[in-house]
Amino acid sequence: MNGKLVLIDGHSILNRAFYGVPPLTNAKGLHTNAVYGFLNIMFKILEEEQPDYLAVAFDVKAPTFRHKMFEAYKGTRKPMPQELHEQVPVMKELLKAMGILIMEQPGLEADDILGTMAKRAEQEGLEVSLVSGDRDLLQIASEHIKIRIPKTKSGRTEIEDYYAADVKERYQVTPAQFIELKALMGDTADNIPGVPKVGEKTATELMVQFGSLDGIYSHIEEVAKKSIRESLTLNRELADLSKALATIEVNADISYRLEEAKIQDFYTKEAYVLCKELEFKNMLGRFEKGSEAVLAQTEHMQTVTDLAEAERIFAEAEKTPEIGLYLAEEGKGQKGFYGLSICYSEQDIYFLKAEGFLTEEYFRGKLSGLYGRTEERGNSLSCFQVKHFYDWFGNESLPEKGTLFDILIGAYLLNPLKNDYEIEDIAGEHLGLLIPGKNQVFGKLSMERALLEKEKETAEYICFAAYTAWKAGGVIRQKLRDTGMEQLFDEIEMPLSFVLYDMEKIGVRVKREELKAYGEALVSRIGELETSIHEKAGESFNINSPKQLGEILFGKLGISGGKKTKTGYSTAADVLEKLAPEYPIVDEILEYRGLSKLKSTYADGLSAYIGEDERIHSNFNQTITATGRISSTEPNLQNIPMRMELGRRIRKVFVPQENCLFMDADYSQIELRVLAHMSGDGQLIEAYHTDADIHRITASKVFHTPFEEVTDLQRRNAKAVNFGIVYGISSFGLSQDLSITRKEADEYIEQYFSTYPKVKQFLNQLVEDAKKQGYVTTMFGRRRPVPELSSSNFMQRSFGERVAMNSPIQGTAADIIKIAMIQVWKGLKEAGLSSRLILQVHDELLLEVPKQEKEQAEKILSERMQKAAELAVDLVVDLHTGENWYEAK
DNA sequence: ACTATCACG
DNA sequence: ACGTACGTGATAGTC
Repeated sequence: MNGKLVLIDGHSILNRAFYGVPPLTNAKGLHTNAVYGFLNIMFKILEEEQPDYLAVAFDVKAPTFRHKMFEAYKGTRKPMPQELHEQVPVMKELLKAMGILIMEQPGLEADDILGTMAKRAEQEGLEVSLVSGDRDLLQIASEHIKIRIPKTKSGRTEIEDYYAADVKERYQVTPAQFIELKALMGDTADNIPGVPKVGEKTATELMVQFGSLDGIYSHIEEVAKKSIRESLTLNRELADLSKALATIEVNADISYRLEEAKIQDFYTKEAYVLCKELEFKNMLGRFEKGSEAVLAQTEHMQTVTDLAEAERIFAEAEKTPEIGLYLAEEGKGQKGFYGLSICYSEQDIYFLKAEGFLTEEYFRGKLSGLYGRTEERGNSLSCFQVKHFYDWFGNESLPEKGTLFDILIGAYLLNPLKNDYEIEDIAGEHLGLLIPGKNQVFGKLSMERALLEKEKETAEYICFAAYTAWKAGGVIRQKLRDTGMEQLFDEIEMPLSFVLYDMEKIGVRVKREELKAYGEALVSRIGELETSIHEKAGESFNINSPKQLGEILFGKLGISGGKKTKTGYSTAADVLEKLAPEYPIVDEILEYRGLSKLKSTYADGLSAYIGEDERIHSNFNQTITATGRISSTEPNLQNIPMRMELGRRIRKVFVPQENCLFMDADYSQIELRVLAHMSGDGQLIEAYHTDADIHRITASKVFHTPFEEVTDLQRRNAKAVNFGIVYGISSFGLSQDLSITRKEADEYIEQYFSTYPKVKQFLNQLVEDAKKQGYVTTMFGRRRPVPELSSSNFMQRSFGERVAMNSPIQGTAADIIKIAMIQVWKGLKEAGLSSRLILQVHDELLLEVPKQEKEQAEKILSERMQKAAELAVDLVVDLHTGENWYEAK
């Protein structure tokens, strides 16, 4: 018989994967990293080997013979962490769904099953690859049995292969001798006691000299070292027991037959559904084929190019309460519009293709008509990115409550931790519906190409999108209601989506030439520094490469600075700063780094985004952050330099249009004020009522110093503690920040908590509630799940605790400024001003204001921001105006 | 595609 | 004993 068999040691590989793959959970909070890692390793092997047979062996729970022997000897094994434990049944289920043979038998360890199967297959003439993380199995290696041991090296999986000859080369013993080698040296991981005093080196020497355990004992007097000789003599029984423990059974009585392991099609629909549930996005591609069988119905989908039919559809749609919409357009790279899909019942799902009479203008008219009448007809439009629709609706005011429903925003509120909200994921998660995935349909194809090359499939995808929008609207709204987030959705997020759309469309003016000049001014200094650094280093190298830089500094120049990162030396600024006083080169490197950052990210980076209108139109994304903040991309306008003067000057190129000025308002310590309110701490609230420097007051209270006598250092420390509290305090973090000992940091924290006792109580309550409920909430009901809290890993759990303390505070502050944005937008509109909101930077709003509107806009901006929320302490707003962003801030 | 670094709140 | 402050995004280098 010919062929190839791959055998996998289930628990061992799952274990490897668990510790090698960073923690992952799906929407339901189930840990998935081990299963994910297992599949990766398995697929990699399968691709390499192209086997004919495949089977996975697991231990069963009942203690096996070998365990019993050992437990009698030394106790039980370390228990598996819960996160891994819960993945075992999932793994088996998935393997089963893929039609892969699972071998497990009470009374036998996986090793014995593997050993037996491997030897049997070998005898039948097959090539065998045995995959395990366990070196135990090396004893099975032969000319036809290859032991494969996967290793995760800096994220990559490398596999060590061992035929019999490789074992001999690596360990100087044959696979058969390997058993006795192990018996001598023992193996704590495998719970083999071994002979005391004998380690790997001695064991190898003994085996090489005597060939076997029996050989050693029959020539015991020839063992050179006295202590070893004595230990061997004394522990003969232990050696024999160890040998028994280390020996893998190769003639076990197992019922599995090779034929059962014959590889069939893995990619079944069951496996597809499971992978979906587990959210293995990039794995799904493999299972696409299997998904066809369970696709949702496509029979009522139609592609329409006829004007009369389109008219009929829009007229019908208007009469129905719920309408799902999807725009078939291409963003970013190549812009293009290919039509619109619309759904208003299970039977009415249409792709209205943009051709003939169905022009862009036609759709524009129809959509604005449809949107214009949503209110009078009481119907609601569901879609995936409402921001993209506003242009088509042609609306100039905030959407009325209940008229629009953005599925993505709804799904985000229900679980803000996801990286993306693909249509097919929403259909799966909220509707239990399997629809083709975006990748599956388009792959690398543009929508234009896809419509040409695979029209039917693409049209179906487009129809599914509208269908999902239609069907999921009500479901998600109900879930928002159930979780207390409907008001947050209707009154904050949906109106905000329009404000963000408006900000994006308006953009911010940037002086192209001045930005260019700024960048050029940096170049000469960067060149100087580069030359000087290379000179001091004695060679030319890439300063931007942390690897090369680390080798120069800590290797060649011999500067002592401990290793920090996985890949080598850390050259981060905080590490280098400590070295700077002693080494001039380090100072220059820091300056070089700072300047290159300004050049590449800001001078060059921003230039690329200046449009023909001289303005930058950033994206403000509403469904990214875990806490409820918005984020800014392409470019990020929320991280324009501010702290250092040189960088800050970049803000001078951000200017208002002619006859306008910039008006910038930011909340003063909004997060601490939110904390004062949410905790209800009388002392903290009182501190804010005095309207004085909060850090100084805190310092005065914490250090028992009269207010006037607080030193700068005390104030600085108090400020750091205030920040620490908001971040979810830890003495280690604080000590790091202030360069003090952990003990001192602990004392500060303790002092802080005794000053503001209700803050402590509040933070503890947050963690406690989060552990009970699995999530935390903001003042406005926004949720953030905290799955890390149930981790058995200390580090992760601690992280969960800090998240539970920070998210309600950061999130509430985010809610408040979102309300302020809506209010300011409305205020300006109601006052009939042409002043416009153009940027948001978390606690700051930037307006472009015609000079004659200055006073009015000032009033609206500061008042509306102050009144955005009613807290136990005042919201204080600092407002400045100027000819550019530098001046206005 | 991932890591290290650094810009902001 | 463990080893970190919370939340983002862009760039350059490396694999």
